[in-house]
Amino acid sequence: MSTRPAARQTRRSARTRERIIEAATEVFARRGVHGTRVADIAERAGIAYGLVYHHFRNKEEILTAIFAERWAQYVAYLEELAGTPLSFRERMRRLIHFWVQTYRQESDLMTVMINEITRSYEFLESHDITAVLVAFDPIERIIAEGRENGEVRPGLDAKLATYVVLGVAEMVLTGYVIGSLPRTDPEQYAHDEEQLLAMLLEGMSAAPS
Amino acid sequence: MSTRPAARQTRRSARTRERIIEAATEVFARRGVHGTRVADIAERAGIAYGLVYHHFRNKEEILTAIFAERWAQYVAYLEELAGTPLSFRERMRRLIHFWVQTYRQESDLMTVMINEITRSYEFLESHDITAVLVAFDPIERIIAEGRENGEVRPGLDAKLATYVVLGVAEMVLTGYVIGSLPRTDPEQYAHDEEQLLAMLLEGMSAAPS
Amino acid sequence: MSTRPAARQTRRSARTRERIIEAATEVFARRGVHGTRVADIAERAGIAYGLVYHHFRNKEEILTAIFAERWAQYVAYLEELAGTPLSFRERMRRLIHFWVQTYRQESDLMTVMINEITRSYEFLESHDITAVLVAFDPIERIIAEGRENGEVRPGLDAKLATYVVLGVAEMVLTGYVIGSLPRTDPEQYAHDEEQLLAMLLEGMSAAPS
Amino acid sequence: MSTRPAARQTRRSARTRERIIEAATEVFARRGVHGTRVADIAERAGIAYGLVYHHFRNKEEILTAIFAERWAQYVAYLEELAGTPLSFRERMRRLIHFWVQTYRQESDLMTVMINEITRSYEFLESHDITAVLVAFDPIERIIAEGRENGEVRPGLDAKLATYVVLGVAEMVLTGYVIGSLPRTDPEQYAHDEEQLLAMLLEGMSAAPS
DNA sequence: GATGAATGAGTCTTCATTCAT
DNA sequence: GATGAATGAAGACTCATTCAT
Repeated sequence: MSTRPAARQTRRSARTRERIIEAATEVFARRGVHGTRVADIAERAGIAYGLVYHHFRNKEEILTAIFAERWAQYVAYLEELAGTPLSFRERMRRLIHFWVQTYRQESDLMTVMINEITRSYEFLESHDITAVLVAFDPIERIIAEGRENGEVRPGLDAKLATYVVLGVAEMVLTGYVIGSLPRTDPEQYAHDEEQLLAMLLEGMSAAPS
Repeated sequence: MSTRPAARQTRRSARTRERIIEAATEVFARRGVHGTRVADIAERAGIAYGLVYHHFRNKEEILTAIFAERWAQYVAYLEELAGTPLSFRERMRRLIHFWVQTYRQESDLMTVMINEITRSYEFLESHDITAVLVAFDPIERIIAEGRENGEVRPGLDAKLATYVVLGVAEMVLTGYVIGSLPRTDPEQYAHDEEQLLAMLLEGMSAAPS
Repeated sequence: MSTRPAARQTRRSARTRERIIEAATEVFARRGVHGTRVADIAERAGIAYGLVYHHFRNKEEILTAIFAERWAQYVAYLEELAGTPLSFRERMRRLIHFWVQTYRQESDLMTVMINEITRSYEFLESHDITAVLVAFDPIERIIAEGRENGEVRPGLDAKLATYVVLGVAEMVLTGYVIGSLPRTDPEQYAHDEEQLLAMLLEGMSAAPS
Repeated sequence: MSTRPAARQTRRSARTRERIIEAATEVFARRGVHGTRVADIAERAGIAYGLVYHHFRNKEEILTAIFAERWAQYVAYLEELAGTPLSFRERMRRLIHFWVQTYRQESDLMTVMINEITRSYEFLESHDITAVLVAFDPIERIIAEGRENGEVRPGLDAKLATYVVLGVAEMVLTGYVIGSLPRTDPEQYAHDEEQLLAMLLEGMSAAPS
């Protein structure tokens, strides 16, 4: 099988497709989908721009592919976390760590997801918004379960709190990305994680004073 | 001829300029700056598109004008709040109320500010980023002062907490805008304000458990 | 009215539109619709190619406009002829003269109509074919009426004969156009008209030998 | 190994070439040469599009091949007919029958010949037009000979009449193809042949009334 | 021979911007 | 000031053709 031309070409083709997605993620993060030319993506991927059209019908479809393939992975992690029998505190700790970690490793992907998917009117218009919002569900469940076992205060609106949690994550990560919240060494990130965890836990758990 | 032609024209001109800004805010909110054509703005403003160029050098300058005029008002409010001798709790209450109120009244403006100014790589590239970040300062000062008078816990990183506060505001308001956090009557908004206030206050004030 | 800018501009705009149609007719005749670039049309019309898109959504729509505006005139003539109380012979004489005359004066238009409209699979696919075939009706009526008053032989299939008449016209005119049937002076055309008239009249009228 | 590889390959290669020509004829008939992509031809032929270039230098050359191979057969038939000692009437009868028959069996080929060869400015530009017009010669000779033996009237311009004959054939066959002249059973075709024969014979033979 | 990945010239089309009226 | 016709740079997309496998 490793010697059949077809298999070899298919593998090469798949690699090219992957390269395009990686390159597009980088450029989309930097300039936005609208501001990105297909030629930019191709240049970044080190291929002729015409080849992009062998793999994707148009520029928009690349974003759709990024979403389809990466968002699913992201949601899968969240679902796994929501399904693991851990305390609310531990789940939140892992969640925050995951975000910070992911951002540090794949900041472009996170940027694209935030700017071009989560917040893009156009993307949400032309796609199934529920496919995006499924990422909110596991977090809402984690909060709801925390409320049931007493780690979260009784009257808290789990859905609203989900937006709070995600909003915190998004803005802090944005601060990292644009450099207005400069962090250089790992300890700083760890420190942020602690502070964020404390704020979110206290915000959701303590009885109102 | 009680009014001088010049005065009349100036007033009319100013009104046209204002109309362009209002129209641009609407379409920018809907399609983004890149996705908006000057013709769209002109059509929305009910004028010929050529006229736009009598008031602004180019499309980008309209955004700059929106930023210059609206952001200043926004920052002015924040500064005023930061300068008023009120408790941390009361300031936070007013801040949250202001955001919800503003979003309900001028959601397009908030959308543009969030998407095209705060988060736009391009905008931040071509403008003085500090002009944007001045909005963070009064909030940071409010938190820092709260820490000084004991309403906020000692070890809290005021800057990080500022991002938390703004992130919460941004995401919740986004939920309102895209309809994933549906609210119909004023009481729901009031309830949200209460919950958000509680979460932020507890998150920042309580001693870690 | 002649001094109002709007009226003046509208007139200019209409003139530009007309120029585009004239230019397109020339280039379509020479290279076919597929083989014509919008830039060719614009160049021929002496305008920037972008201006073409102020008047037509795309290249195809120019052809549609040519068809809509010119075919109607053509059909109008045929209908008028079919409605005039003349003998079959006289009608056929005028018809043939009309074709030869029109071809001599507007050979490009005739070429486009024949090649890009009458015979184009694509055109017929995307348009209402009956709109094209209405040109056949008046001729069929002329033949049918000739049959009723005895100038055409009883058993003749009027519809089939219509195709014969039009086929003769088309091919002879094509011969003129490509130069394989070279004609230089008016007398030659007159002679052709006579011969064609004789062939068609005899072909349709005489009792089979 | 009863057959030598080389021979097998040659035979297979010839078959592939033939398949390409057949496939091209089909798609050219449907979309025109300009509107046809090499990939369409290859797909229709059931081969990879790269293979097309093993057999033809480019797309245009496929059309040239169709012309070279098929037109020659067509002209050969006409020449044979012109050389057979038959009456003018019988020759015309056979000619008309041949056209109708060929169209019924190979309508795509006829469509391509008519639209892309006979009428194409581009084809005629880049090829020897006389190679096309040789098809007119035998018909002209048939008419001229008919004139000599009295079956055709003395003053008739044989060349013009040739265009008449071919025009009739072309238009009627076009009517068949586009379905505006619907025929379902063989008898209808036979009836058409009779009527067309009568019209052409009478048109050319009878003394003008 | 066969495949289809890769290339990039050629076009279409959009739209910001200019400018004559 | 106001209009919208006109311009043309920019970029999306197509597809004929090449070529490594």
